[in-house]
Formats: sequence, C-alpha cells, structure tokens
Amino acid sequence: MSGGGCSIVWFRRDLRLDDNPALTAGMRAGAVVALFIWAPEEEGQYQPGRVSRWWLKQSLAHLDSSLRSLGTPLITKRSADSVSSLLGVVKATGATQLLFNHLYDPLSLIRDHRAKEVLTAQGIAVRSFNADLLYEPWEVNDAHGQAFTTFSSFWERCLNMPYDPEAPLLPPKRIIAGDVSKCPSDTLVFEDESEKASNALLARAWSPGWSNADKALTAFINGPLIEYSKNRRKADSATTSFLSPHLHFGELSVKKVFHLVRIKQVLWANEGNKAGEESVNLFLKSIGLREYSRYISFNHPYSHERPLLGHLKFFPWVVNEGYFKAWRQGRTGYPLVDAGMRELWATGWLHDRIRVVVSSFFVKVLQLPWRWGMKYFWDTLLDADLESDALGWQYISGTLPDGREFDRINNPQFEGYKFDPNGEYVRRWLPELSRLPTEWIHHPWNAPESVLQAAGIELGYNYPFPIVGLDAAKARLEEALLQMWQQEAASRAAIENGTEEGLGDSSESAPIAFPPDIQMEEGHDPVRNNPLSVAQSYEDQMVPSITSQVRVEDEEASSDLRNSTGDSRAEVPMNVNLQQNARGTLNQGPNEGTLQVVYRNTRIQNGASELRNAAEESTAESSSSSSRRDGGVVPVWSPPASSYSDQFVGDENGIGASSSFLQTHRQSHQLLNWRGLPQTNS
DNA sequence: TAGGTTTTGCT
DNA sequence: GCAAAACCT
Repeated sequence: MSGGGCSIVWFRRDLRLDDNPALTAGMRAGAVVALFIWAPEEEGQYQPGRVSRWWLKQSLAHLDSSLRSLGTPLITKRSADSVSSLLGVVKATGATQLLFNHLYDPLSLIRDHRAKEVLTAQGIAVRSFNADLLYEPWEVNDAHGQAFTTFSSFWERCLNMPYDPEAPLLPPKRIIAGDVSKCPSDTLVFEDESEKASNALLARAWSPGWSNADKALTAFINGPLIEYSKNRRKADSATTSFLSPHLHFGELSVKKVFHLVRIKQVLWANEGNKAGEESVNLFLKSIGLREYSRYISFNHPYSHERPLLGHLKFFPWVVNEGYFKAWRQGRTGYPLVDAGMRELWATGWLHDRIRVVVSSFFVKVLQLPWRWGMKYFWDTLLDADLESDALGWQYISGTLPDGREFDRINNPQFEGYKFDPNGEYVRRWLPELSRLPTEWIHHPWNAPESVLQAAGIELGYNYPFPIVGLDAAKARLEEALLQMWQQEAASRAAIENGTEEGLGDSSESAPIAFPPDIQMEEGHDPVRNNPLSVAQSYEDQMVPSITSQVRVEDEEASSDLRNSTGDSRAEVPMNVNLQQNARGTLNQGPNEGTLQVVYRNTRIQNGASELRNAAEESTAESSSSSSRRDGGVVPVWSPPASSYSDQFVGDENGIGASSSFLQTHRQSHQLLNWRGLPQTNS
C-alpha cells in the first residue's frame, strides 16, 4: 500500500517495538523511517523536568539500539515546531506516509491535529493508532452514548465491554530502512552539566528502555503482584509495581500489561486464591485510573488547569510562597509529609500512598492552589504524567464528582503510624529525627523535652514546629468553604438573573499563576506563556483521517452532552469552524475503508448534526466489518478562538453544570448506587 | 453481646 | 455520601 515511498513512524510516548501499531503498520507498508522529535517548547508550561528528561534520554538510546539491530536507526530532530520538522523529514526522505500513535493531552491533541492537516494537504497519507489505552476514550460510553463522569462507572464499563482490547502485537523481526542519507539526526541535549551528577544516581535504581520495561513487568507479575493488596499500606515497601515511568513513555503497552495480568487473574481465581484476586483487581484498578486520566483529559482538556467541579473556582486559595517552599523542602514539621517530600526531591519517586498524604496536606492543611502542587510533581517525578497527575490532584482537591469530601482533613500523625508504623521511613529521609523513639516519631511536637534532647532535636532549630496546626487548618478550611459556597451561590444567582453570563469574571476563572521560582523554567518564549496560542488558527474539530471502526454503542444519535442547559464543556467551544471541519473530515476521501468521525468531544450546536449522522452511519457500516481496528482517528479538540481565559467561560461550572455541588454529588451517587455497583468483576 | 456510633476509604 | 470496618459500651 506504500506506493513508492517509505513511511515515517513518528515515535512520541510509545518508545517500544512490541505492540506498537504505528510501527507494525509502517513495516507492513514497506520501508520505515523511525523518527523522534524533541520539541520541549511545544509543551508550554509543562516541559519535562530533570528526571523525566533523564529517563527519556535513556529510553531513546535504548530504542535506537533496538531499531539498529533490526536494520534502521532512530532519527532524532531538535525542533521548535514538530510539524515543520515532520515536513522536513518528509522532504529529506521522500516519505509518502506518516504513522503515529495517539496521545490525549490537550497540547498533543492540537499538535497532532495540525500535523495531520498540514501533511495531508501535502499529499502525505497520515494514519494514527491506539497504542496507549485499552479502549479509545470515545469507545467507552454509558447507555445513552455519553461519557461517564465517575471512575467506577467508567471502569466497570471498561471491564465489561462487548469486545476485548486488541491483542498485543509482537515486535518486528526486521525492519526495512527508508533512505535517511539526506536526513541526519540532530544531537539531542536532555541534561546540562549541573544535572549530570544528580542524574548519575538515577541509573543505579532504574533501567529505562522498552525491553527492560518488559523484564520489569514479567518480574512484577510473577513476584510482587500477588502481594500487591496486602502491601499497599506501607510507605517504603518495594511492593508497588514501579512500572509507572515505563508506562508514561510507552515503553510498556497497557494492553499487554492487561493481558498478562488477566492470565494471572484467571489462574488465581481457579485456585481460589482470594488475596491474589484482590491484588489483581487492585492493580488493574490502577491501570484503570491511568485509562481514566486519558479519558478525562480527552473529554475535559482543561482538567490540568481547572477544577472539574465549578464551585472550586471560588475557593480562596492561600497564595503563600513560604508555605509552598516549606512543603517542597520537607520542612512542614509533619514528619511523614516531610519524609515524603525529601524522598521525592532526592529520588524523583514517591509511593502512591505518600503522594496522597503530601498532596492532601498541600490542599487541605496549607490550602495552597492545587495546580502549584501538580506542577511541582510534574517537575520532579520520574513518572511525571500530566494526565495522571491532573486526575490525582483533582481527586485530592475534591473537584471530581466522585472525589473525596473537601472538608475532611487527614491527620499526618495518624497516617504516619498507619503507613510507617515503626518510623523507618521517616528516619531514612529525616536524619535529624533518626534518634527519636517510635512513640514520638510522627508527632515530635508532643514529645517531652527530655526525649527531644536525648534525640538531639531542638524544635524550631533543627526540625520545625508544625507549620500550621491542624485545628487552625480545620478552622481556616471551614471558613474558606463557607466563603466558597457563598460566592458560588452569588455567582449562580447572577447567572440566573442573566446579569452575568460570560466574560464578567475572567479574573476569577483564570488560574492562579505559578510562583516565580517555579516559573523560571519557562517563559523566554512567548509561546510558552500561552501554550494554546500555537494552535489558535486551527479552529476545526476532530480530524479523523481514515478507516477503522470505532464502535458506538448507542443506537440513537443522541445529540448533546450531559446537560441541555446552555452551557458547554470547556473543550468544546461554540465557535467551531464547520467549513474547516467538513473539509478536514469528509474530504479525507478514499483512504482505505470507511471514514470515521468521532464526536465524543464535540459539542456543536448547529449544523453539526449532519456530520454526526454521517459519522454514525459510517460507523454502523464499519463495525459490522472485520476486526481491523488499526488505522484510526486522531483525537483532536479545538482550541479557543480568542484568548486563553475566554476558554474558561464555556465550562463555567465544570462537570456538574449549573447544579450545585450537593446536587451534583447526589446525582452521581444515586447513579452509582442504583446500579448496585458490583465491587469487582469477579 | 448485640447494638449503636465513629472512622476510613473512595480517584 | 455511602458502605464497611473499627470502635465503643
């Protein structure tokens, strides 16, 4: 199918050779040029942090050597604009086809859409695939064809889909190299001199690269998995899977993970091994959360910037850089929190439980804006993953319909004795407390003077007093929530009176800026300060380019999303350019097979229904055909037409639409309970 | 001891 | 907000 030219396989966060549908498609079509483009400026405020870049560097080296052993190098390009680099590579290699696997963060949705548009206009065939998820976000819908808004219902559906996730593909045995003689690689720089020393330590603990990932997976599944449930409460146990950085860069295929874990699940179920079954369910759930993070990101592309429940917009965050600094440095006076933050700083790693502890402390006790914390995680975690981190912080912040209650404060002292009963974790990361007896290790401020003295601790000198007392925090939180509800009610009233629909309060909906010391990693380039400006001229909607079926469960062309009140969700601005849309989609023309349009993400009020219907007809057609689910759709979401903050208007009230927090809650929970929500899928 | 009350875990 | 677990009495 290749014509004469070769295919470019554009690697991004799918740095593996096995179960890589873009690569497989490229091989089948003939000669392949494997390409990686390093364009960090495109990531706006979210350029990868030091440890993340270290990982990427190793992983790419690994991928390159694997590819070479199969017959072709990995071409690397340094770029400020991926799309023009793609065009350059097309020219230099005479490629006629571009293949890549989907990503779901907002910047990628835009960029990939643009890539598809631009290259298609140049006569290049562009095909894209699902390599990152069990199911594409638009495949997972409720009975009305709408997106789920709670994790449990989403995951339940995933586990009970009428068809299984695709079986993982094998790695190629050899690859026919495209002509890259006129397409030299750029040297990519991922670390500066000052970072090298710290990075050297990472290599002792981690082995990036897809075949190492594969070994790690096998080892985990045959080892710690069975104890996963039992051990999940320990702060420093070696019982987490440690697969997350591998997963972030796509060194591991989630479908493969799922597949292998399911085999164990069946095995242990047959043996009646309850602990094993529970472990599997729990582990799969964490895979499910990762899926859900993409799902949320696709359906609510602003989820890394804005709370999904609108009322949180009115929360009076404490904008206190001193608190923020104390938290980052592990000097809050709460040993478990501080130990976690020091571990994160030192290693780029944090056990999931401790992530919850430190982030909930951040939001509830310090009441700092959650996006600061999220950004810090992004900068420091080895497995930094924007979608997962956004989901995690939204959960902690109580901004998800099924998140935790906002007004409950966890007590780090109690959590300390729960997750670190013997104080070993604290002693490892807080040497200044290492001589304190376990009895006091999680609350040194209560320890008698003599005990402190014997342990060599002088509070306020070599270890701080608690930065905020829990009682004070509780009082301040209640006060803040009161304020939030009042403002929310006032705003709702204003909207109902029609006095203020729209732009009035853009200052409130605009996110609080990052503090300067975090901001310094960004900003030379104007594009970075407004990550979406890059794409502002591309206003059209999804650009599905080709074939492939996406199964749509719902029979009726149930049109709009959740609520019919006039609001719209953030990712779906009203000012969609349908002309472009039509051109982008329907004229894609005679690629193989059917044309697929996916509209989950779209909320087009007028004029789009024909499009949608066309889409669904073609879906109906294609879903009856074979099991070919390659090819695919580039999920794209349209950027705001004008300014950044305009975008916030549309999604004013987040998932809950214009209903109040309580109503939203009640609804979602009723829905949940109604269905009797089976605990597991046993 | 059964019964009520409080705490915990949810993504 | 709910269910299950833990904790009282």
